[in-house]
Amino acid sequence: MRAGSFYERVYAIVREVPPGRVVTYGEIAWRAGSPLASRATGYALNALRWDADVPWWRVVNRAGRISDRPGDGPVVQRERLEAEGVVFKPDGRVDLRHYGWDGTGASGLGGQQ
DNA sequence: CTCCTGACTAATA
DNA sequence: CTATTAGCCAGGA
Repeated sequence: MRAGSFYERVYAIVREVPPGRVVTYGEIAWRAGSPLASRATGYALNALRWDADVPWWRVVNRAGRISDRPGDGPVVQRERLEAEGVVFKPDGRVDLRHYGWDGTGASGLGGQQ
């Protein structure tokens, strides 16, 4: 794609995430070309609308948890993911080992850091 | 132009 | 597990 901005890359990558799977900010940043630009990744998603043509709800932080987003976003995100078959743990986390895009949890997640 | 903030991550203590 | 530091990209003051 080579879009003009980091944003377009992030959006394109998120659109490639299949249903029932989740992806971390770091994974997106890594695929976008800057492994350390995870912060900009979150900023890009923050600029998205709730009805954007991008499955932003499949994007979670490295702990497999929904980030501290404003408004009622977290609730909507969890409901959408559960509707796609993603199961949340009692602590509100998802098993990236199983639901991760690469099945390994991006760059290698073992539960927490 | 510079400075600060932000849906983050990794390394270190 | 938590707390702190440094790094990335983009936008607003």
